[in-house]
Amino acid sequence: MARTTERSQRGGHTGVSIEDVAAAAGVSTATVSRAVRGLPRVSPATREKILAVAESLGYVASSSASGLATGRTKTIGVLAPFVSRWFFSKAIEGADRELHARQYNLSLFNLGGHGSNRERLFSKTMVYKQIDALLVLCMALSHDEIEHLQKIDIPLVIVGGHVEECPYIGIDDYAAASTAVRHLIDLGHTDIALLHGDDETDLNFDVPRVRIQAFQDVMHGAGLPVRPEWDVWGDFTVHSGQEAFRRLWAPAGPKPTALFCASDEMAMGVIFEANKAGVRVPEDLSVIGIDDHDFSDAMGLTTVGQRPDQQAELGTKMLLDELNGMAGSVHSVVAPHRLIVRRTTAPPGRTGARA
Amino acid sequence: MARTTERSQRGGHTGVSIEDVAAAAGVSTATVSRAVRGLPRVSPATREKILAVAESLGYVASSSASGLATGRTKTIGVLAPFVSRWFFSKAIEGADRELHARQYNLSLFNLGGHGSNRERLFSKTMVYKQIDALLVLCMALSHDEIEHLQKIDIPLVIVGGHVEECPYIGIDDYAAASTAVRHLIDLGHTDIALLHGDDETDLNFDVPRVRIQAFQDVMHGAGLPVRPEWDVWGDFTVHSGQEAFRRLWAPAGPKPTALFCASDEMAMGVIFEANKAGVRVPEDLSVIGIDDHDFSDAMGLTTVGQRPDQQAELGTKMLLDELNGMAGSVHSVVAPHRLIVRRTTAPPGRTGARA
DNA sequence: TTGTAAGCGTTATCAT
DNA sequence: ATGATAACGCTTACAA
Repeated sequence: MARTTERSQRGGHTGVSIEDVAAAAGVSTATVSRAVRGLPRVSPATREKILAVAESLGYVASSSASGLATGRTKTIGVLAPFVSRWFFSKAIEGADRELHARQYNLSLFNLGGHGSNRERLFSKTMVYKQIDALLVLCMALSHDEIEHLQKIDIPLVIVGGHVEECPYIGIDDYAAASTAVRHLIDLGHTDIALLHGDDETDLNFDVPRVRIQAFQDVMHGAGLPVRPEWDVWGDFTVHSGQEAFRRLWAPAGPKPTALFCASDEMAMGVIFEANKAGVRVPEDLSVIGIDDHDFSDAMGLTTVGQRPDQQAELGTKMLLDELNGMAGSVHSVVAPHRLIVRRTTAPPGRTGARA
Repeated sequence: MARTTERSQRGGHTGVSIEDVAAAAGVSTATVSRAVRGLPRVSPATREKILAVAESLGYVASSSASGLATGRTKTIGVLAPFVSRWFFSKAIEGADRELHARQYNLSLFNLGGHGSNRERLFSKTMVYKQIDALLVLCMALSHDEIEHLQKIDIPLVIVGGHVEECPYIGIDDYAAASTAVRHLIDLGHTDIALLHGDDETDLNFDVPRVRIQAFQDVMHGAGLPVRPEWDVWGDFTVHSGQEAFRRLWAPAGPKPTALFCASDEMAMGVIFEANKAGVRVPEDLSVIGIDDHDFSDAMGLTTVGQRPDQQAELGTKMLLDELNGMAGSVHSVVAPHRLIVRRTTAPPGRTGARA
């Protein structure tokens, strides 16, 4: 009560504090603290009263204060190289779902795609001491970064890509890519091209590598040739898919009858560009992607689908469980993928399978 | 020094504190505080030494502690009904750019699109006392919510939609929609349909309304009829664009030669579906959207472009300036839009303008 | 069941 | 230029 007065004297723009509630309810701050957090040692009567008072005063605990006292911020960080690319925005949505359902906050760190402010992120005031756990989306981490993260010892999980030494959640990229290529082969294709992805941050991130490897293995396994001139490259964007198509079609010489793209966005770019060039899909060229992007169904794109939102949601759940004392909650898990056959793939030759 | 020892005794898993640095540098915590924050009253010599010690110890200030002491969290909240829709993901990227450039954190609140957890957000521990300012993306706020926000008195700006009583940043929707419709009319179209958007959260959010109004005004102004059966509805997604096309084309009767869509994503849905139905774009149907989505260029979609990332970046800048003492920084501004003519619009009739 | 009081790591106000 | 020291608002033994 005396306290309250003191505070008011210096312009209490900070809002209602626990002391105000305690005073108004005629109890100690300790009791208020227990009551509002739903902790055991409070009689039903006082709890009720305190809750009522708190409500009427519009009390809400200061996160800074409780953070200081408990050493926990109740927020987890989400590290993403991009936010407007399909995989990432979906994953962020998934993480957010789980987080806010459990009263945690989501602090977003966008690395801008170019590793630009990476250094700042790890060494300076950013990630560190602001979050209780970290969800990394599909990014390679340098050895130093991993070491740093381990030193500060917060739960960590990677979604959408494998990183040595770290628990990760994601599809089996080798299997997913194999499935895609096999679908093409099963359709009767023998002249199959590859549009593989490549991360512009030239770190040891091996999702692209694994997909390439799968392509080659399946082709070789089927006794099919892998032609270097049918191997093009993109950065996972629609735009790069367009460019890739042009690079593939520009030179004289035989053309493939099918193309496996390492992502749906690139596959779409290919299809848009093929349309412009008068190359019919799937009659002249079958196209398959990976992801099952929001637009894929509308475009009729055959793909190998995955659910980044569910992957991130699961990763977040693990992190939260770990924080809630369930040690060992965080571990690697391989997420499901499934072939979704639509209208951009068909047997080779003039007889398209189009309905 | 004595302090340090004490802390270590109880397992100093909290990390390096300001006291540790002070002790190691042989100065007081006050001086360390000034030094690390770059404040004036520190001699170059001591500052240098302190910085070196801090660096070597890996010191980084606890955000909770300084938050408690200063009353500021150094994080701003971003409220978004969706994150994986184009406008929002771009806006988030823009906000993040400005924020992290100025050492602020971005706390993301995703309302899940259905107003589901709105209540929790405003009344409970969420937004309140966790953030220094709030950036609202394209959402309607109820009067109560606005009142609440004003009571807690944090800077606030809305991006991508007008809300009474609040400063907002966004394009002039009336002008943008008018531009689109006029483009169609200039091309010679007279039978123009409208695919308007509608927010599922049935709040007083008037972006859709304004675009509809503009359509009607321009049509009337040109002496053109507005047919109710050519007025269809969507929720801004590709999927709803597909459905809208079907609804438009299903009934018998005359068909429009042009369609104005309130968003590019819907326009794309229309085009995909038109393709399936054998309706050629633009020969049989011209289509124009609003946004300039990442895919629009690849698809050749004519549209009225806007830059949500820049809008959000500007809004964020205003918020931060306001927080930095520049009172009056936050104010409404209308962002630019521009007509981008590509390949989905052409004069009506059998002679498409397609190259 | 409830209260007391000692932190938690900074910042900020005075002194010096 | 630097140093004590009192807040900041909450949590949490430990007492009562």
